Parts: sequence; C-alpha cells; structure tokens
Amino acid sequence: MIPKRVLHLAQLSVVGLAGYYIGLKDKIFENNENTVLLNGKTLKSMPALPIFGTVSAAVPYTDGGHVKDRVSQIMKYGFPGLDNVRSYDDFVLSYDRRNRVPNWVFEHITKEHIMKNDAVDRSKCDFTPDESIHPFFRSQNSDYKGSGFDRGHMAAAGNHRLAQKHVEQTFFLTNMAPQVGEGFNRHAWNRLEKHVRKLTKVYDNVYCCTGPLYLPRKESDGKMYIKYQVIGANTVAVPTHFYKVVVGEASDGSLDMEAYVMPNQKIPDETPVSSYMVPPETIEKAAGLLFFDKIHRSKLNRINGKKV
DNA sequence: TTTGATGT
Repeated sequence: MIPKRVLHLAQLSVVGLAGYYIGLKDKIFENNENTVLLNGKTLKSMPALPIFGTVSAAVPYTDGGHVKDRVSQIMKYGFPGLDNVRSYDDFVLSYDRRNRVPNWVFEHITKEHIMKNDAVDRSKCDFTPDESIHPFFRSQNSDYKGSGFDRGHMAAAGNHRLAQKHVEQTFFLTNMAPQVGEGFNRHAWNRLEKHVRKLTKVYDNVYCCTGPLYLPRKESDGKMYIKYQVIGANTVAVPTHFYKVVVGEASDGSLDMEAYVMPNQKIPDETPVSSYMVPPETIEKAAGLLFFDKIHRSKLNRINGKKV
C-alpha cells in the first residue's frame, strides 16, 4: 500500500514545477493584504515581501520580546513556507486562503505543555472564526455544520495546556480542517497525536508540523486527477490526506525525524501508526513545502527509526 | 483520555 502511495507522490513533482512559476509571479504582484496576528494584535507587513521578517527579526511589536522569542523557539528549524503566516501564543500556522484550511501548523512541545493542568478546561473552548482572515477566505462554523465532517485540530488542543488562552487559540478555525470523525479524527489520527505527545518522554523538545494534502488519484478514464470535496457556503476543502513531520531534539542536541501520511478516512483500529510512516521528501513534494530546512544534516541521526 | 457532533 505504501509503495503505491509513494508512486503517486513522485508523479506530483512534475505538476509542482509548473506551479512554481505561477507562484513566483503571484509573489511579485502580491498586494498589501499580508498581516500577522501576534498575541491577538494584528500587524501589517511590508507589501510584496515575504512575511518572514515580520515574525523573526524586525518585529514592530513590543511586549518585552516574549512573543517574538516564542515564535523563534517554535520555528527554530525553519519555516516550511511563508504564505499568510499567523502567530498565536503557542503555535504558528500558514493559512491557505484558496482552500480555507491551513497549509501547515507548527508546534513546539515539551513535557510541560502536555502536563495535567487544572487551570485549563477544554470544554470551555469554542470554535471561533479568525477575523484576521479576510471574509472572502474565512471559514465559518456553518461551513462544517451538517457536513458530516469534524472540525479537526491541526495543532492539537492537548498539546497546549500551559494556559487556558493557549488551548482556546487552538480552536480558531484557521487551525481546523474537515476530518472524517469516526475512525479517523477521533481514533487513528488521535492515536498519532498521542504518539507525538509521548515523544516528549524521550526528547527534551519535540517540533511538530501538521497539515493537509491533496493527492492525485487515477480515475476511471485512466488519467490522474486531484479530486476533493468542498463543504459549506465558503467551499472549505476536505483534504484527501493529512501529514505530520516531527523532530525530536535530545538533551545532547541530536535530532531524530518521523514523517507520517494518513488518508482522511475511517482507518481500522488495529492499524499501528508506524504503518503510515513515509519518507519526509514525499510529503515535501506533495505539499510544496520544505520542512526543517535549517537542520544540519550532521545533527540528524534517524529518520523514521532508521540511521541516516 | 482526547477527539468531536448534536439535541434539549
């Protein structure tokens, strides 16, 4: 099953190259709509420039530097892409305006982030539209209602238990994508999220990038197509798959990487998460993103449990 | 336990 999926991903790279030039043109003519949400405050970035400077070096925002420090910490090993970046208190994401779901969501997780905390109550949280997104591109709760799909967290609520505010921010709809509930979000995908949390028992720091994929499939005419459902008045995309690329940083600074792709469908309970491991490169090609590109290869010990 | 939707 995995080799077939890898084949599909490999065939994507040709499409990806064609898309690159279009993307470049768009970048040049991009208007000044890029904004960054920092600690609930909306900032305007410089027009026609990548958002990177706004969230790393020259942040026109002061609160003692804590927000900037946290973003640098979460994004220590590089931004996968720079489209419509939003920085929340405990995670960072890039929003896909066309599909009304994230491109990627980045988290930095430690033991402390997932500890039991009586001050944090998930049941008090509400799914909330993010008004920093232009209304044309914003998803609403009504899009999901009656669709049959869950509002699935990309940054999991259970990874952000340091403060009530942190867990509440994971309920922004910018952090959601439509997921099959029974057998996927509530089961197999949840098991993968728990597996990532357990990595904090082994590693001091865990860096986790999560997002959707839209993978091509051969249709009945024998040709390859990317086909996905859209839901609601805002036509929110239902991804065909979801990925996680995870890096564990040991106390000596050495790094291990794991990468997973799971189909957005009911998955048998007995399926081990390890059976969804894929080479990280296949996700990068399919998503059009580069994960952890600031990591020195010499520091990377294992990928998917194998020495590199 | 954590992941959610739905009905009163």
